[in-house]
Amino acid sequence: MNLDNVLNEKQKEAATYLDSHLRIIAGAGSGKTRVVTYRIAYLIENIGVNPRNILAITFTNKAANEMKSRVEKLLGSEALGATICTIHSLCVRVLRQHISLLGYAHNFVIMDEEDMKSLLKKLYKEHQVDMKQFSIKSMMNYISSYKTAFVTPEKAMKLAGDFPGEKQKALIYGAYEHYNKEHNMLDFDDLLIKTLELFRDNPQVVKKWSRRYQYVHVDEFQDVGEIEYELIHYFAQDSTVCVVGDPDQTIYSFRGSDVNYIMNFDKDYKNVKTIILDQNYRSTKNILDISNNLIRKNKNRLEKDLFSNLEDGPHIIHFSGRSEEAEAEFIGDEIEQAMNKDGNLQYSDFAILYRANYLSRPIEQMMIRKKIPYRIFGGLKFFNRKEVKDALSYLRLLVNNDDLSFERIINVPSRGIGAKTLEKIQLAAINHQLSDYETLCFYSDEIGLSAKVKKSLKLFVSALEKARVSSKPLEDVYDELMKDVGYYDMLKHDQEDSRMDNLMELKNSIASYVKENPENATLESYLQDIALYTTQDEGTTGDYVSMMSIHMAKGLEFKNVFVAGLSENIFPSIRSIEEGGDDGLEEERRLAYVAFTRAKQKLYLTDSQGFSFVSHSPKMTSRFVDEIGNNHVEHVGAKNPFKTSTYIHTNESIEEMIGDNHVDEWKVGDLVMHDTFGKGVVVNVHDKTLDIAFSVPYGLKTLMAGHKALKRLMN
DNA sequence: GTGTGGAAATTTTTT
DNA sequence: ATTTCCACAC
Repeated sequence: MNLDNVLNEKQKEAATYLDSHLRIIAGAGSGKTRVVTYRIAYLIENIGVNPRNILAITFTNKAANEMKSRVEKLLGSEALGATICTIHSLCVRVLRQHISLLGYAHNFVIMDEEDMKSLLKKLYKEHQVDMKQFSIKSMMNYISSYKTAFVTPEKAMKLAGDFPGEKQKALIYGAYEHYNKEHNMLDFDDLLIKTLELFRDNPQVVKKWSRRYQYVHVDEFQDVGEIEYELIHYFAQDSTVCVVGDPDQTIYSFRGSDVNYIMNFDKDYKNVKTIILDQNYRSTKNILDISNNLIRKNKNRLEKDLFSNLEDGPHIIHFSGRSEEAEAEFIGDEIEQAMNKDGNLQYSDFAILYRANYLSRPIEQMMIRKKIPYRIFGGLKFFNRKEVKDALSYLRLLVNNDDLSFERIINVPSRGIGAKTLEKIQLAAINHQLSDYETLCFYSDEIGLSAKVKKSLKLFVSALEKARVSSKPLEDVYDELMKDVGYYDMLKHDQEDSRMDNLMELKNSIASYVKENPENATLESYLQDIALYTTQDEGTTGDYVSMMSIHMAKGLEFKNVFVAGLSENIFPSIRSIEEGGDDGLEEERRLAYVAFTRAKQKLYLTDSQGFSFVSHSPKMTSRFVDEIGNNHVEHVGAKNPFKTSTYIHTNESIEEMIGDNHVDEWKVGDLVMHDTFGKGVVVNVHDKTLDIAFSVPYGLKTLMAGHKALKRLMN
């Protein structure tokens, strides 16, 4: 393979350097993935490395698939022997082989977020914890952050001291861990933590894996956290390591990622060569300019400006709509117009990115109305669909006699089992020290059920037992089970055709899994595999507009990019600022930087006016729209009465913000500070009075314009 | 005890 | 869009 025509000098050096460990600091659009894929191809084709000995770790499934298909394009099926996956699925591979060393059974079940939620709900009830006291969400955060910091429930209890609330949280945490261990279940954090435990205590296992992987690559290295870092260290013990990352694109701090691991990489690994790629091949000069302007606002940062030899390109368009619908309408109109003007343009040249998945709703409605083909990535994932989760619960019940699954589907479809009957079964299960399902199988006579209930449960059990002993192909076992338990009939009766389609798609998924793994396809290995499979990548070929969160868009590029929902408090997210202060804000800014640098040709920034129920205040254009500067930017659409250039800094004191105290002329949009009501925005100017919108609980007030309690804030 | 229909509430980001 | 809660019917 000759790399001369496909890579520049620096890229080529990065792809072929093998004398020591390698750190590549690569800016957005500098050909990062390109370098890694060519490096893998070079190792296999020019050096003669066995693909089996190559490992590439990515951060998301989407990135793994992208890299896999690119390597395959270069080398054909020869490349398939290389391990290219997320760190989570790598850990699943390890655990599948060795988890018995930790006292788990090989048929462990992986819990996703839904499962975690329903388990916590159950534990809340058991321990009589009020959901309003601490939300399930916050509990999930608590558990995950303690777990990943290696704080055991016992330690958490000590840390709680005499605070009853904290003690209760620690108690739930302990119950959660106990339950999982008891029931052979692992959550996402466990996948990494248990693998780490395994490695720490079993050098022979480490040897096995580190010998296999002689060339280790880690993409998005700026996003690794302590646990990932340590795991990589084990995997890479006997290998040449190549890490790639961009400190300006650190966007997973909420998950424990720490940019210092890439900064200090040369201190932990001896003999590290560093190559910096700062030429951007993706975006026009204008796009790069405004992105550089933005990221320069971050104080905690290594100076690094990207340059491009591409043309200036069109202006960046900022559109402000009167409503979310108007914002969506603008996006749709622009796509239609561009498509009409340029016959070579395809829908797949467009992407719509947003800060949070829920922001896709109004845009999706517009796309449907305008009949523009689109695809939403993330958010409503296939395997998270209600009916798919139900079906998987039936399968999990077969594999693991799993109580959570049992409770989920015991009355779906309805079998006349309500809360009371379930309680009876659970009580008997505790007495017999068995799972709910086993109790039902062996002791159905003791539970005290009515004849009618008993009969319908007998049907349920016999359907499952028939599936258990069936020797048919897995997809048929699934199909018959769903038919026998009456799930299909229920959907038919309710005329839920699209749900039925999803269940058929699931059957497809099982069938193709069996085809791909003819030797060892079991129900449990299938379930473990799909637990990590979150994107619906099957058959993604086609012409459609991509819609996804910015986090999902990392590493991708599109000709035309819309970044929607650019409202203060939404993006930057109020939560990030509240939780992380200035660091949180800087991470939001990096996220905006990632979003803007996805665009090759044309970048649109959109926001909308109205009232935000997230921040309980009128929506204002995001500060990020100001921070990109005014060169090459065109503002169109409705003029936002809540001026685009005013936002409330987090790092300035009130005194700094107070401006002229003796103002005669007020304008709609002026920001004010009131001694009692706090910050507000002028929405109407009358002769002597002003209508001012304050944040909750005060709301709209009419006040004397010249009153001393009222001060205008400086812009 | 269980089923049902309608109103109300809820949404950061990923594995 | 889905879940949760509640009142009321069977």
